[in-house]
Amino acid sequence: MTKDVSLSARKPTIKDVATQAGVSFKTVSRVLNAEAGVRPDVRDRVRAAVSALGYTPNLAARGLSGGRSRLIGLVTYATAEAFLENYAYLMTLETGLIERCQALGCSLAVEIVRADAEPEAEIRALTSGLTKDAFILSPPLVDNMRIIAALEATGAPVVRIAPTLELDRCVHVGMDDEAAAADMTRHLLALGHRRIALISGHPGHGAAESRRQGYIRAMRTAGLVIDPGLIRQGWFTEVSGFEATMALLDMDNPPTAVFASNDMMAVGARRAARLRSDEPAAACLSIAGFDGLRTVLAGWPTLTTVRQPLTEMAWAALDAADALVEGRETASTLLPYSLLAGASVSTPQAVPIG
Amino acid sequence: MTKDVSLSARKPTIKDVATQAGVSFKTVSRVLNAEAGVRPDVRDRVRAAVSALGYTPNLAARGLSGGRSRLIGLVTYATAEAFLENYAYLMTLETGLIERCQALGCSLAVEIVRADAEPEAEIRALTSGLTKDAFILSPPLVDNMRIIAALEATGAPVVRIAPTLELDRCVHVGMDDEAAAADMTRHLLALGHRRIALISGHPGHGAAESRRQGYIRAMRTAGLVIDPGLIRQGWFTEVSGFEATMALLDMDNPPTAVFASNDMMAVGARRAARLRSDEPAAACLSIAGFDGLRTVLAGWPTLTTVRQPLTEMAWAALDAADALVEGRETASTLLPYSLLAGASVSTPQAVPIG
DNA sequence: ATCGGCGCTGACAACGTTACCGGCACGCTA
DNA sequence: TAGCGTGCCGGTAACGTTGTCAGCGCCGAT
Repeated sequence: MTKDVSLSARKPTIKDVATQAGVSFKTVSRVLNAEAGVRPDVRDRVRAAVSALGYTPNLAARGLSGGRSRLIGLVTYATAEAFLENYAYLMTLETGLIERCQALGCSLAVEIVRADAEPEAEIRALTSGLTKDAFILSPPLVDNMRIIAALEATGAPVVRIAPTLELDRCVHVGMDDEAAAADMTRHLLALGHRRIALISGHPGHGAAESRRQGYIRAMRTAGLVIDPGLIRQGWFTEVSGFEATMALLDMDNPPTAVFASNDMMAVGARRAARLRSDEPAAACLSIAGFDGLRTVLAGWPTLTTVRQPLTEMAWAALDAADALVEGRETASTLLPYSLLAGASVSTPQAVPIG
Repeated sequence: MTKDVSLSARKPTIKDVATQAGVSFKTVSRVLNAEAGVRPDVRDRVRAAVSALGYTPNLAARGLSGGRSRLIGLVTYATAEAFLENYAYLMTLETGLIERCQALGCSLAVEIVRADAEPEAEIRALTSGLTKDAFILSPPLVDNMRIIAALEATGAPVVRIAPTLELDRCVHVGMDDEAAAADMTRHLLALGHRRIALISGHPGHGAAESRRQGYIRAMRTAGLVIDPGLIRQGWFTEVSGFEATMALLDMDNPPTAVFASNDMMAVGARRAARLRSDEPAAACLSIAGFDGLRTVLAGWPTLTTVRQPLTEMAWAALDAADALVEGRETASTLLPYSLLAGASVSTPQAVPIG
């Protein structure tokens, strides 16, 4: 029964597989799409034929046939001010999305929206190509309502990753940045710190504002009046963390702890503290970060930080997208974060290791 | 004759255009593909109908009929030891590929091969999904012959980016790392440096070895005997650059210039030189890097380095892939690099700025 | 024993486009 | 004037897959 294709270099189609397995091509289609209603022995026979022939489904035919394209679009951004820090974040996210795509048997098409362009035109351009089953929006585009509207206009479901505005719009996955920042602040308070500085993040990122709110709430709840000089503007970069900490150490009454809104700024803070380690305030400075990205922790394993469940968020986003494509109902989810207590934070008088 | 689609949100098809223009849909197809044999007035009428309806061709249908999927696979990697440095490199590459994809009307599907897995099984898994028109292989996978073989077995053309081994295998784009490293070394020699140290790169990366060879050739050509202590092993990370430079400064006869095999190690070298700026050898140390990634240069604009044409390489790779898909002949290309002469390098006695 | 239902499978018609071929005028040649 | 190429256009058949529906057994219930 094995039909020999011999010299034919033609790619095998679903019909070749069907002949090989001795079933109709429709049954092969069912197996490929994991539809119910195929006897296990038939399914195995089809699977064997698939791998024997090295068959791979034709995307174009799938997309044309009214149904799904098995392509999920990740809409991310390019800006003139791309930082290494963004790269680590986006790469971790992208890697997680791809992993999950491979598990679900689909592919991730990455599309870039330039920050300086008209969102509508950009989205129109990227949706005029291959049809995507769903779109996943990554920060910081995720809070851009014009992009969301343009994407939704195509009819494909949209999943937002870590949004901070209009949370009832689209399904989203994320974590509670505000609560995490409050937790971290409470952790510092519990150790006896009272003068706790905050280096806030890039003003354009919604998460930066959430973390700031969490810090403020925890400080107020503890009955403390926040010295405005203790809140410094940063831009999520190592340099901005360094400069903010230098300024903090120059204060008449410097803080005993610095809470940086991300790990890279914590790295900058450490550089400043080390540079001035002859001053008691710098030597005893406790430093906490936020993100818990593996790449940064590799260079500073004892950093006290909030581990953001970035990979889990990517997985959840893709699962949500998959569910929406298949018409299942899906709710937005907030994923649990965890507080990594390292040696970069100690009591106000002790010298932390880091 | 204008057929009103009114409430229908359906995307217009070629047949809608045909009705609107009063011709057969086949004629519309001819106009769209710029085929000969259409009267000018008919052609204009069709064009008018196209823009009136806002028609865009369905790429799935095109692909099905024409045999292409309009999807290009980027095969990249994930490893336990992912560094920020890799991220900048890969992101720059990926961004360039995506830009070019958008220009050519296709999409980039990113696939990940885990470094610790069997290449054949990994490739089989990722080619069992959507059909790709071509594959693009990024460093450091690009020199893995088992991956190349597995990819070629699918029948799709493969384009290698910046390979160093078996260059006659597949079409590739890249630059001459050896020549660039030799150029940089000559630049340092021309300024009067004689004791020039090299911090080499990750032993697993072919480019690291090429740069090392270029350094050695330039030094030998200048008639110098290389002190083995001047060549230090690095891993393309900031920390390894720092440590290598600390060791170099500890030598009885320290170098007057350090050539780091990438920019991140140059950053580490600068940190070491600054830390020991009270020592004359450190204060006068000239530092050169390699890569010219925008993200790193933003933090050190006066770094003397080799600008790798990474974005251009990405573009060229995609153009090559496109040509191969369309059956056109394409040759491998070496793209021109450029030497960015900054203030981090000066004459042996002068104090460089950086 | 019969019937309804259900689990499984196959036939057929889409989907929107390009490839291939056939037909209709028109004008040129013999 | 018949014949025949040639420019222009239209019909029809792919392309490979999924959706829809019908059919075929088999089982349990009547």
